[in-house]
Amino acid sequence: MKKSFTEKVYEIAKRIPRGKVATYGQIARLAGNARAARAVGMAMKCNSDTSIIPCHRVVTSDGGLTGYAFGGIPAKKSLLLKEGVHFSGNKVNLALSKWNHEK
DNA sequence: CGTATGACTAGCT
DNA sequence: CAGCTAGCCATAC
Repeated sequence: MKKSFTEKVYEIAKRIPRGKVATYGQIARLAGNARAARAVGMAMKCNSDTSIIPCHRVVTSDGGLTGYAFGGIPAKKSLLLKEGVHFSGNKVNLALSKWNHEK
């Protein structure tokens, strides 16, 4: 059985370490399509298991928070803050908290 | 198969 | 810095 792009996205999202965040573009690239950031977002909003898929650790290339089907931006920011992610105003400080999958 | 949608990204004004 | 446009991709109908 061949895994769909969405399935790959879930696998990647699940391995994002606590206290770090990944961008849609980063996940899209790991999933095999660097330009499928939009498809990544779609998978995220379609997810039903925030307990196994930390979609709140997924942000835009600018570190900005988007969507979150379980409380909106405030809930997402709160979760990231609680995990130790560095914030810059209303956005994530990617310089300090961007996930480095190769390390 | 073609159209529509969306939690994106990069570039321009 | 804020707002808008065009391009790209996977999924649903």
